Amino acid sequence: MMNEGIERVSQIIPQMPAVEARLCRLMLMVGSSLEEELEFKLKPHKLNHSDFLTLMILYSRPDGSSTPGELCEFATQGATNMTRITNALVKRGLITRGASAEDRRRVLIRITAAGKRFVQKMLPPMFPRVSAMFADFSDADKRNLSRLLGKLAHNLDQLDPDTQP
Amino acid sequence: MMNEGIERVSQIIPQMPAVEARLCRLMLMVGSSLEEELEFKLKPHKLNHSDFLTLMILYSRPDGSSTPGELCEFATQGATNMTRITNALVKRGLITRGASAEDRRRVLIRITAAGKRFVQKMLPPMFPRVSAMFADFSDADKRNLSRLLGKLAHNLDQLDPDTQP
DNA sequence: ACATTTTACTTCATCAGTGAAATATGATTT
DNA sequence: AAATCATATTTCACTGATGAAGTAAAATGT
Repeated sequence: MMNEGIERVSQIIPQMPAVEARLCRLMLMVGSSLEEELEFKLKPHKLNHSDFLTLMILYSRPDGSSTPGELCEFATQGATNMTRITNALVKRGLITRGASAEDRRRVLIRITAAGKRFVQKMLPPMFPRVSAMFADFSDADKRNLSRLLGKLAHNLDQLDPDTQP
Repeated sequence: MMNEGIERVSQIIPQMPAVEARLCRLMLMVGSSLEEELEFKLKPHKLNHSDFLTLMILYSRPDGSSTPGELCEFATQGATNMTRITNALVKRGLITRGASAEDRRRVLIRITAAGKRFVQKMLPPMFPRVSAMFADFSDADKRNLSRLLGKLAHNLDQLDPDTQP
């Protein structure tokens, strides 16, 4: 369906890298499909992707803490957005916001005990669906997908800083 | 960096399908990275992803026409959004909106000559970057990625209709 | 020591996308 | 002919993301 579309376009514009374009479309489709699935699983917990990611980053920290700036970087979010996310999570008592002692410009964000419990409770119900997604993947498949996605991610990173296409 | 995060989480919650969770994160990251790259390339043309996709669907049609409902389906957009997209593209003279003769509830959307020229002009400058993304991919790599993404897409489709996680 | 620059966040205004409900119009069924 | 269904648009309220400007603290230059 989408294949015919690309096929027809590439007949009109033969210089098009059709195979690669098709892979892009596929990636975009699967990506947004997965995003949708994730948001769907998060909705009952009143979380969205960025909230969840932020919380998980904190959860995965040995000391359970970070700063807005660091969270922005790891969650690839703007500072503005991170302020909003932090506000929301603080209001729900999942994290705390406090001033740093050394550098008083900095804000220290820390996951609370309630936040940890929340993660431990909400995570396991997701597992079956995550497993189901890859149910028919062999170990080699998984390794391969991981390798190819890693490669693609790397290439995309190299690409980004460029100027106008 | 993200790997350590998942690693640490899976130490606390050992039932987690860690390999699969990692693949999900990778997919999401690459997907949004690619999306970003696409939007970046589209920005100079004052198009966003959905505008572009809609226009490309029309372009790839043998007769260059479709209906809002069909476009919603293929571009996976809500009707509200499609109306907005159509308005914008009509205003720019890239498509036309007209009544269908057979079924007068229907609206016929058709790409204009200007629209086709526009696509033919804006597409080629994207090719080098698309090719660069997959520059170090062997043919087998591409086939494999395509196959694995296809499989994943299929599994995600089977998953979706379910109830709350 | 003081002035400037940089860094770290926050606030505010704005915008794109979404979903639900209301409307209009035309087709189909009974 | 009336009720029902289908297609599309409009309006509205809301969420989430973003950019520009503002504030405060620390680092740096002179």
